[in-house]
Amino acid sequence: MLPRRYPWEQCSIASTLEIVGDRWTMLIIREAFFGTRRFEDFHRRLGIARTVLSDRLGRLVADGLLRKERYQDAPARDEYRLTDKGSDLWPALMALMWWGDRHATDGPPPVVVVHRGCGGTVDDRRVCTRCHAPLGPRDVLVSRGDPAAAAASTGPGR
Amino acid sequence: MLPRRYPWEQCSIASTLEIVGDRWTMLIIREAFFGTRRFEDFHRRLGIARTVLSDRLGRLVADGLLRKERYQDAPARDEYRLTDKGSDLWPALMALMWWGDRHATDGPPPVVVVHRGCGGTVDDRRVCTRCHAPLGPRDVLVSRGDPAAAAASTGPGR
DNA sequence: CCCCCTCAGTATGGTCACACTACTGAGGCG
DNA sequence: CGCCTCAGTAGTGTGACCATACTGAGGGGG
Repeated sequence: MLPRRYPWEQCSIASTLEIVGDRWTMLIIREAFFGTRRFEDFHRRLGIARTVLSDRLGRLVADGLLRKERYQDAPARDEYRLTDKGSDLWPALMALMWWGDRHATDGPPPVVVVHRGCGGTVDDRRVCTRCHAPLGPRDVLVSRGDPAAAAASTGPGR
Repeated sequence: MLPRRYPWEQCSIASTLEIVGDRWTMLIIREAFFGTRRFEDFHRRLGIARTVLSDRLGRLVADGLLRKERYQDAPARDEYRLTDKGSDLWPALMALMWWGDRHATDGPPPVVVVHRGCGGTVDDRRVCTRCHAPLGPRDVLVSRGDPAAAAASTGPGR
C-alpha cells in the first residue's frame, strides 16, 4: 500500500491498512511470527513474486515492523526479524485467524496456537482457554495442522 | 479479493484475507460498524470508485458479511447491514485500530470507542478499561474525533 | 580453473485490479 | 419540463502485481 491512499481518513484503522493493508504484507508478518526470517524462505512459503517480496520487505523495514540483521558475512546475508512494532500486530493476526476459523474454513482449524507448557488454546481475546492467562506471541507454540505436533514446534520468531 | 489467491495456503489468516484482504473491504466493514448503510453514503465517506464499491458490496453480500434490506419501494432502494458473520469482524477491526493508535497515528486516537453508559474505553482485549466488562460491538459508542461527543453518537450499526 | 549450487535480489514484459469520468434509469420536487 | 437524489453500469486509462529470466557474490567438486 504505497503512498497514503486514504489521506482524508482520520482513523487508525485506515492508517494501519496503509501499512499492512495490501495483499501480501499481513502474510509476510504471519510468516515472521511462524519463524521465517530469510528472503528465500519467505519466497518459498508464500509463493510471492520476488520483486514484490523485495519491495514489501524493504517497506516493512522502512516502516519499522521488521529489522534487518546480518547473520553471515561473505557473502553478506541478512535476515528479517520482527521489531516490537511488528510484534504488536499479533492481536490483529489472531483476530483474523479467529474469524477465519469460524467463518472461512471448513472443519477444524488448520493452524493451532497453543499455550506453551500449558496446552490450552488461545481464545478470541488472546486468553488461554485452560489456565486463563493472557497470552502474547512468546507464550505460544504454533502448529501447522496437527495440534499434537504443537509441542514439537519451534514456536514463533522474534 | 477475487478468485482464491492463496489456494495452497492452509491457514485461516489467508482464508480471511481472501475475503476481506483487499484494499477497500475492511474500510467498508468499518463504515458499516459506524452506522453507514447506503450506497451513496459509503461512496461519499470512503471516496471509493462507484464501480469498485458496487463490486465489493455485491461480494460482501454473496459472502454473507452484509445483507441487503429493502427500506423503500418506488424506487426500490436497499440498504446494506452487517450480518452476524460480518459483525464477527469486530475483534479484527478493534485490533487494527489498536495498532494504528499505537504505531500509525500521531497524537490522541482520532476515533474513540466508549463503553455505552459506563464511559470507559476499550482495551486491546476488548475489555472495558473502567468496569472490566468484556465488550461487543453493541456495547459501545463510536465517536469520530471528540471523545466527549461519544455519548451523543448514534453508535454502531448492525 | 571451470561448472554448478545457494542466497538475495534486479530487470523485463504481460495482465488484471482499481481509478476517474460519464452515462442510465427510476422516481420526487417545484 | 427540467433538475434533483439514489444506485448503479460503461468505457478507458494506469499502476500494482505476476512469472520468468538474469546478476552477482561466494562455496564445493572434479
